[in-house]
Amino acid sequence: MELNEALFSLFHTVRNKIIEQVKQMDSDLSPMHLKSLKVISKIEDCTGQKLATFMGRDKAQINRLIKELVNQELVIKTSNKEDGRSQILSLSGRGTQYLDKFNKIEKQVFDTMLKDIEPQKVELFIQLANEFKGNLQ
Amino acid sequence: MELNEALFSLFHTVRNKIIEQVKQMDSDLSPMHLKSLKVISKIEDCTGQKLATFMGRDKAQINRLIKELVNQELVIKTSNKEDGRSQILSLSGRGTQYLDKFNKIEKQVFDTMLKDIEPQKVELFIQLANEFKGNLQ
DNA sequence: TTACATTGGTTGACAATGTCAACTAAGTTG
DNA sequence: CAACTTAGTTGACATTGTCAACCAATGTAA
Repeated sequence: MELNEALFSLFHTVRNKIIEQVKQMDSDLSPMHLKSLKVISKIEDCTGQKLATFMGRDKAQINRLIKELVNQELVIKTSNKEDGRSQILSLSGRGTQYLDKFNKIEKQVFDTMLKDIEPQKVELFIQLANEFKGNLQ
Repeated sequence: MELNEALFSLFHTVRNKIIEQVKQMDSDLSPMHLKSLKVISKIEDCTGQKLATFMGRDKAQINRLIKELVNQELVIKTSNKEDGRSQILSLSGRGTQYLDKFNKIEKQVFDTMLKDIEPQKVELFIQLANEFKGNLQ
């Protein structure tokens, strides 16, 4: 098997597995919304622009996504003292709860994936993935 | 870095690189169309159903995709002697040409990615990816 | 400080992709 | 044969992604 095939096929399998599990949740959030929650929680003083850059998506799309999340009271906007144009995004309590649920699902899928696989091998995989990526940047 | 992050991030980098290159082509085909050409060329006696299953997509979507490709004379439908309900899909000359162009681009991106990386490492990565996937199926 | 360019965000319009359900026609099975 | 399944087609719709215009805040150079 070729590398491209192996990579694409693994990614899609993982992705579909996670989406499948997420559907079981009572949540009415789309995968993109959940992904955004995750990124917002990870990025320090996250703004819309940072989120768009990090996710590699159009700012229009991100903006609508944020609006929806704020609407559902999962994300809170607070004004940015450093820059009057932007606002800082952070998770509300509810947002944190949702994210926790999602993280559990993701972790569970990865745990299944790594069943009976030695940790060094996983380490090696990560290292290789990063080497590969490094060559493209 | 965690495995999930490494995997997702590598995938997206590769994907974006390929899309970026494809846009340089004079082609007005979308990534999905190109992917379909690729799969059609790979699968023996490919039918719509096989294509949908292989790509893990809805048959409605695949059907419209095929219609478009046939429209653009990149794919040819021939009636299936084995089964009167389905038709066999194959690439036309033009379709083959397009696919070749795409394959060149994909290969180029992967070659860049694997620059100065030992072949055994790549082999190992493929092997690990398959092990991982195996655990999810 | 003013003039100009840049940046962050917002919106409209639209394109591309993905999903669900209903339906026809051909095949399969008891 | 009747009941069921499968391949394909279509309509309607949801989600995701893109492009361009615009405003207000910021940065910068003369």
